Amino acid sequence: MNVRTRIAPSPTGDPHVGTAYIALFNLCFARQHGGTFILRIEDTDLARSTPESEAAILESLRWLGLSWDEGPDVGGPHAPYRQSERGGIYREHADRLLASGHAFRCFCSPERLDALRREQSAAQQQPGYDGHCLGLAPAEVARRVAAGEASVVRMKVPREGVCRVEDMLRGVIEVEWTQVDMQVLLKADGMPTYHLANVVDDHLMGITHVLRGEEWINSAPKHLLLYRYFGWPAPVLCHMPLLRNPDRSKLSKRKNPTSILYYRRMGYLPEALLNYLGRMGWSMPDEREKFTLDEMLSAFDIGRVSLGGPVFDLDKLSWLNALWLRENFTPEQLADRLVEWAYNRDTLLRVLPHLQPRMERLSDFAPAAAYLVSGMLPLGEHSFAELKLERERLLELLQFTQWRLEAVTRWDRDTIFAALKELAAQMELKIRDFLAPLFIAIAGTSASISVIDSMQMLGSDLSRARIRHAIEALGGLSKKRLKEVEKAYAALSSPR
RNA sequence: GUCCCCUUCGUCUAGAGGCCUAGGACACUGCCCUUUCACGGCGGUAACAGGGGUUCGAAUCCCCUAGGGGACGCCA
Repeated sequence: MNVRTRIAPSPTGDPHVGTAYIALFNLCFARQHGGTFILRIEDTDLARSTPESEAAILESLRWLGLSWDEGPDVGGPHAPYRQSERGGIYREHADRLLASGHAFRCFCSPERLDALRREQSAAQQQPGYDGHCLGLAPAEVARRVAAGEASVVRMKVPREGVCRVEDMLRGVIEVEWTQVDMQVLLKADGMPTYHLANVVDDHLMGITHVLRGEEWINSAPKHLLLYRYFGWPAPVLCHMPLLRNPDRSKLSKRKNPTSILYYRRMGYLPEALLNYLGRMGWSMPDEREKFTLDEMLSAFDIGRVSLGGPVFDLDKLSWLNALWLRENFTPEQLADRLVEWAYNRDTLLRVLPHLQPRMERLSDFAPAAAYLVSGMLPLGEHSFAELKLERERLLELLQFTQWRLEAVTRWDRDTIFAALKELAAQMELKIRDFLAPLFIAIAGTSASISVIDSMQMLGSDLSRARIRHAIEALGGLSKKRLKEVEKAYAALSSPR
């Protein structure tokens, strides 16, 4: 048996706790049945799926203590692309479907499809491809392809009947074929979409079980149909519940820290974080709260997964972390952890270049560097009292910054600075006045090393969390106010 | 809008027709321990979404309603 999970780097390259969550259950399920667990990083977008972002994800999962097996090398989406064999195995398979009549070429422009979708939603119909190119004569298709006209390959989908999707946890799910869109399999640039790549290399890798997030239920019919078209046995499917924000929406960066790196920086222990993930939608037979990965592995039973989407609760995670901290470490071991975590020569050498010029005594170091190894800072409205800007303007500035920072995909000094400089200009503020509140939010005081450097060292999630915390310290933004601020943000003059 | 999934304390959950007067944990809270704080100990508040069936018996099975979530991309 081969179980796999497929993960895609996020746009910022930050490893997401949801990824670890799914990976954990894949691992447990595979081990429970003596199978292999194959981890597959996959993203046909080469801009965000870089060797660095891939390495960051794997490193995070390893940090958590997760392990996986090497699957057969079938050349993923990356290998062929990086070797400029555009399409590779997927191209061949799309051709096969074309030849067998299970797929067709579509020449519709993105503009036409956009207009179509707009019309459909305006008429309150379900958006979807209308079959425009379905009836094109083979000769015409050949002619247009030969003429160099851009086209994609779409899969054909039955127009009647239902698709029965069997889910390990939910039983049979029936979906009408009319609900399933004629999915693009091969994009105009020759790259496969996730759906094709997924099915093709899962088959080539001999995957028998797929455990993935609930958000994939709706595409299961497409995948099953592709297996049928290729004449391959389909894997057993299992859809895990989605981790949720406190407001019950799907766990997202805007509302919750989601990066594993954040939790690491905040000082959560990998054992505790993994333990906590194991408590999401799952419980030990004896209802124990605290357990190791090994204990979970030996007691694992996929049937104990409960389907309600669990809310990721920082309070309980912190409690569990405290339990681990107190009960599972001797002072010696804890000392090692602390050193490994931040109190080491490397960290000192990163910080010292900034602090050395400001120190009069060695004893100045710890207070000045404290905020770099802290979680949330003890801020209140009074913390901002020295600033020239009034409260509403401050809140606006912090929220704007928050949004601007969300768009930063490379968390380095220059990128952050450029983004903030631009925002300051748009807000018609001198950069020093603009940055003043950020000093408070990030470092707790304006007497600190450069905020940009600080943010860089703290990482994107922790920086954002601090800004969010500062907004709350200032009284927060009401729903109504937030709307106004959002409007004002949209109205900022776009950069030249 | 259409389809799909889900629904036990505020939150994570136990619960596979009688063991349920619904159990545990976090959070909140009262008392105790304690030079402080934390830890720890003992308590407390708090839930089967609603309505119909099925059954001698329903948190558990079925149906309807409501609520929540997800999906509807040449993203994954």
